[in-house]
Order: sequence, then C-alpha cells, then structure tokens
Amino acid sequence: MDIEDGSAKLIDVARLANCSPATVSRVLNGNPNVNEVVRDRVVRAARELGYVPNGSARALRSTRTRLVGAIIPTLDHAIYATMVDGLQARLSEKDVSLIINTSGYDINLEYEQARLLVERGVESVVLVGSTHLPATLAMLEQKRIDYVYTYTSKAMESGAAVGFDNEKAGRTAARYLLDLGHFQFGMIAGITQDNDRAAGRRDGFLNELERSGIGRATVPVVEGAYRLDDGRRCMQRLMEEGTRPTAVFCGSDILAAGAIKYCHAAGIEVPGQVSIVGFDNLEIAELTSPELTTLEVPARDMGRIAADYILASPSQRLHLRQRELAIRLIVRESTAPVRR
Amino acid sequence: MDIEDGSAKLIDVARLANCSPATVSRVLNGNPNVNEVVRDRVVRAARELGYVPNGSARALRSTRTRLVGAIIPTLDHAIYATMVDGLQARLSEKDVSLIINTSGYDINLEYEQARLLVERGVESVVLVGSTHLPATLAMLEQKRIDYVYTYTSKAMESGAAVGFDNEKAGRTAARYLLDLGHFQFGMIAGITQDNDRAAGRRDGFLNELERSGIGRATVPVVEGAYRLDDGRRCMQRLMEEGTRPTAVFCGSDILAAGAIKYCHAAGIEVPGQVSIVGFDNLEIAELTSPELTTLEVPARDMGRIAADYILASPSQRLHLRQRELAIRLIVRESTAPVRR
DNA sequence: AAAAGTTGTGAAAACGATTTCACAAAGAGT
DNA sequence: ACTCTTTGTGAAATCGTTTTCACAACTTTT
Repeated sequence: MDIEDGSAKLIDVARLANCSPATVSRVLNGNPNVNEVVRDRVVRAARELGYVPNGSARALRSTRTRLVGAIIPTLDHAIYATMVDGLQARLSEKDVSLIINTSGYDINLEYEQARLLVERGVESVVLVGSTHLPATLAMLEQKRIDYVYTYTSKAMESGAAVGFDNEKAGRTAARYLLDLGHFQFGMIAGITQDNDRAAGRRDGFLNELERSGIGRATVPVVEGAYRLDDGRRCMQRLMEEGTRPTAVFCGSDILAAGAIKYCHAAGIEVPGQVSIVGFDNLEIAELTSPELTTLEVPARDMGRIAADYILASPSQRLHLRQRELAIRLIVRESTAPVRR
Repeated sequence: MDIEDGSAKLIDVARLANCSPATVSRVLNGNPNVNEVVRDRVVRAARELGYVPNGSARALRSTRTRLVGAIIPTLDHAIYATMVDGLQARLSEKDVSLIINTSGYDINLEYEQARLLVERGVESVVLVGSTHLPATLAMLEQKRIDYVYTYTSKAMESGAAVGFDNEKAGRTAARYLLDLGHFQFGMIAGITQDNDRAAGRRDGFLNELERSGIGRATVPVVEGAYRLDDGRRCMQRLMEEGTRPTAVFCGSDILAAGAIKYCHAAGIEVPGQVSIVGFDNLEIAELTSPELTTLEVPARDMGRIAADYILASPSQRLHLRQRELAIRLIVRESTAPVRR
C-alpha cells in the first residue's frame, strides 16, 4: 500500500472511481439517487485511499458544523463531569462533536469562551444555570445559535432549559428537617454570587422555614466554595458562633462531607447532635460516615436530555423547551429526629 | 444598533472600513504591516458589526484549526475529569479548543472517535494509556496529527507520553506493604484487558512481591470495574476464598473505598486485620474511615503538561516528548504493620 | 407516439476566509 | 537625482467540499 503523503481529497476519490466529485459527495452523504454500481466504486475508492473528508470545507459549504459547545464551571466537580459525560455520549451517537470549556464560575470568562465557540461555528451551546452576561446571550441569539440551560428549570424568552427547580429543592430539604422536629437551623450554601442555583437552594430553604414561623434572621447562612475544606470551615463557624443548630443543610455533598469531617474532629455526633443534609447525591454520599442524606440531582439525565433537545428537529423542539426533572430526597444516616 | 440578520462577513467589515478584505484579514491576524489609521478603522468596523470570523473558512484556507481532541475512557471518574480540566484550562489560554470524546475503555470505539476527530481537523490528540488499535495510530500518523499518551510514561516510536510508570507504582505499593511486615497479600485490580495501566500496576505489585520470595501463585488477584460495588464484591471474594490476606492493594481509590465498606459491613477491622492501599489519591481518599493510604496520581499536571507539549513548537517538542511524573505514596490510616 | 415525469450524472458556482503576487509610494543609500 | 529597499495595500487565486443547474437517457402516462 502506498504511503499517502498529504492525504487524499474528494477529487482523488472521484478520479479513482471514475466519476465526478459531485457524485462522490452524493455517495458520502447518503444521497439515494446514485446508481448502485457507481456507489460501490466510490466506496471502494474512498476506502482504498484512506479518504477522510475535510470537515472545514464541508462545514464552510454546507453551513453545518455538527459541533456543539458546552461551557461549565469546572470538570473537577462530579456533578458537572457526569452531566458532560451523558451529553457527550448521546451526541457522539449522532456523530456530533462536543467542544468543552470551563469558566470557573466566572460569567465574564464565560463570555470569552462563548465567543470562541461562536467562532468555531458550534450549532448549539449548553450553559449551566441561568445567570449569564446579557452580551453572551445577545451574541448567541444574533448568530442564531440556540442554547440550553441546565441545572435550572426556568427557560428565558429564548433558549431551552433542562433541569430542576433549585428553590423547590431547598424547600424540600427544609420540609424534611422540619418534619423531623428540628427548629434550630443553619445552612452552608455554595457561593451565591452570579450563581442562581446556589442562591435558589438557599432561598427555598429559608422560605420554607419562614412559612413555618422560623424567621430568616435566626438562620445563620455561611457560604463556601465546593471544597471539602470549605465545608469543614463553614461548619466550624456554624457550630461555634451563636446558637448551635441541630440541623444543617449544605448546598453540595462536598460541603456536607466537609461538615461531617469537622464534626468528627470536634467530637460532635452526627446525627445525634446535628443532622446534616447534602445536595447532589454524588458517589461520596455513600462514603461518609454516617452515610449522607441528600437530594439527588439527575446529572447524567440532564446531559442526555440536553443532547436530545439539541439533536431534535425545530418542530420537535417546541415540546422539549422546558424540562423539569424530579429531585429525590435520599434518606441515609446523617439525619435523625431532633433530640429533646 | 441594527439587528444583524445573518451575520457580518469579512467583506462587510472591509466595506465599512473602506479597505480591501486582505487588509482586514491582516489586521485580524496581527500582521504588523498595516497602517495604524487603517488598523483602527478596521477594528472599529469589526466591533460595530459584531463581526466574528468564520472558523471553518479560516481553517480551510490556512490549514490551522486550533482544535485539539481528547479521547478518554470516561468523564465519570475524577482521575480523568481532572486531567481534562487541566488540559482544557491550559489550551484555552491560547485560544485552542478541545473536543472531547469518551470511549468507555473500548479501543474499537476509540478508533471511531479518532476518525471523527481527524475529520474535524484536530491538530493533536490526547490519548489515555498506550494500548490502542494499530489502525488508530496509523490513521493519525498518516494525517500527520501528533498524539500524546497520558497516564503512562512510555512513548512509542512516534507520539509523546506524559505520565508515570504504572509498573513502578505497583512495586512501590508492594515495597511499602512488605516493609510493614506483611506476607499474605491480595490485589483488587482494574479490568486489565486492553488496559496497560491496570495491568502495569498489577504486574509491578506482583513482581516486587516475587523479588521478596512471595510467588505470584500465592497472591490472589481479582478484577473489578472502577465502581464502589465492584470494590465491595472483590474484597468479599478475597476475604472469603482461600487464605485471608493481611494486605490488599487496589488499582483505584474507588475500589479501595468499596473494599473498606465491605470490611465495615463484615466486621473486619481496617487496618487492624487488613491493610488497604488505594491508587489515585482522589478527594474520596480523605472521606473513607479510616482515611485511605494511596498513591497520588498527578492528574491535573498531566493535563497541563500534555497541553504544554501540544502548544510547543516542533523544535521545543523534542525535549518534551517523554515526561515521567513522580508518584507519591500518601500514607493515611488504612495501613498498619502486620499484627502478629 | 408524443408529452411528461424520473433517474443518474457532471460542470461550475459558491461558502468565507487567507495568501500570493504585483505594485505604488515613501525612505534610504550613493 | 537615481537606484534600492521598505512599507502598505488591493486583486485574484485558492483551500476542499456541497449545491445548483442543466441535461441526457429512460419510464411512465395520456
């Protein structure tokens, strides 16, 4: 077999198959109006030459890149990595490629990433949450690139959303702890600046408590990044300042795991002296001791459903624009009725 | 401001800036030979029109796509997600985009993904491990796409490698346990088929034991996928069949965490009755109780260094072709001297 | 048996940038 | 003052596909 220097182009295939480039193109794109004999010659020629189409040329002419972009805060957190895994798997079934960018929770950086994605010609963009620079959305809309919010259920005027209601999830946590008889609460939230999800969970939690007569002022809320150490530190502040809560809701399993670790070190019993509820239901929720009661976020499903939306035809999309997924409470060992 | 319908093209910018397309192109690409006044007009015009270059056209003509591909087993495992996070962060500093694909540890699927990447025109590909279909490497070489192995330190004739020596890492684990006085061993390896890394760790472990007079036949090895449950099941087999080991080396922290969970459930003391060593030093290594002794894999660094290689000029690359990173043993609480 | 479709194919234009080449104007060297 | 560079610019070719249009060769309808 020859060593192909550069690489074979469509016209080389045409030459070898003794037909025109147009016909080769038709064969490659599954156009049915090609004689079987010719089609066979083309396929054979393409294989023999190890022909691989030039995606740039194809994209340029056809204005279809089969490229999708995703901008997520970080891949270092399983909740996002898993979503992307589901997204990618589904897209790749349809030969659509995924370009991924991380913004580190910074919406200005997100804008830059979006710009680059637009330049690359992505046909859709997957975003996390609903807090974005107006310029980002304006750019996408101007270029007719559709986008999907994830981890949130409220779509805006344009764009779609697949996720869940963070406020409702926060309320669920509060309701559960109230039902266990707790009345002294605390919360370790994620950083809420520019983060509608972290803010939504906090607000839902506080709102539900308020409905039961527990004023916001009496519920200490501390914020931490999604890291074990921050969970530890935040829990320490909660336990050392003011009245000790008997129930703490954490905006993430990581924070909750850190909180549990702090309790271990400080000799505070979980759930004996304090109940702890996490968020996400990551694999680590089974590794803490006690195992973590938490709210399950369907990360993989979100990715898959976002992919389905992206792959759907414009007419199908109407039905898919807003998908709210259920959040389940997973009760394990880190919560108990309040001790009297 | 006008609502631009489709979107402005380079020629529109040229028209508005009252110059030729060639000049606009020069400005956009930082060509220094452009009069300052003209450059300014062009920049202003581009901004006014919200001009974003068409990457496909640019790539087609210039043969530079600024696209890199990565094919990893899964994003659902932090050890890969973190590597990709590092890789992406570094690449994006230089406006290079990353297309990511998951193969699910299947080298045939990997080939398909690679083909798609080639079609997209990626300039480099990041691969995990050194076990690949010959056809995959042949295709990349034929298209002059360079590739980087990660999680392994042995580069082949062509391509580069940034990672560590899995065999040596396995030996390190063995040495450490031998030094604690253990003489009854077991191993929970990852699935070794088509996986040079899992196989390397196992072989290193067994080789080192053999050097100390402990024959391979006396060391039970069970394999499991990187899931908690598999760790549990594997540990059960190890503890119930034949002679009980007093020291078990696991090919991954996940497996080790599962093993510890099994011991808890079965009432086996760790490290009292059995010492357990993990691999990866994921965040979860701090969450098990007892905390896990493990070997630290520099996942993020691997991603970063792979990016550096890819971004380097051909001349610089010669120095970077083979980078072996150190693996550190992190001693925590899951290991202890053998009990007599 | 003529008109009206099908089917299969090729020639050539088009996609939107970059690059090559040519050339004018201005500056430098003698 | 006259060549020799240097600097700045535009016209046109080009990258490798897809798409449009035209058309020939058959079928089917009337």
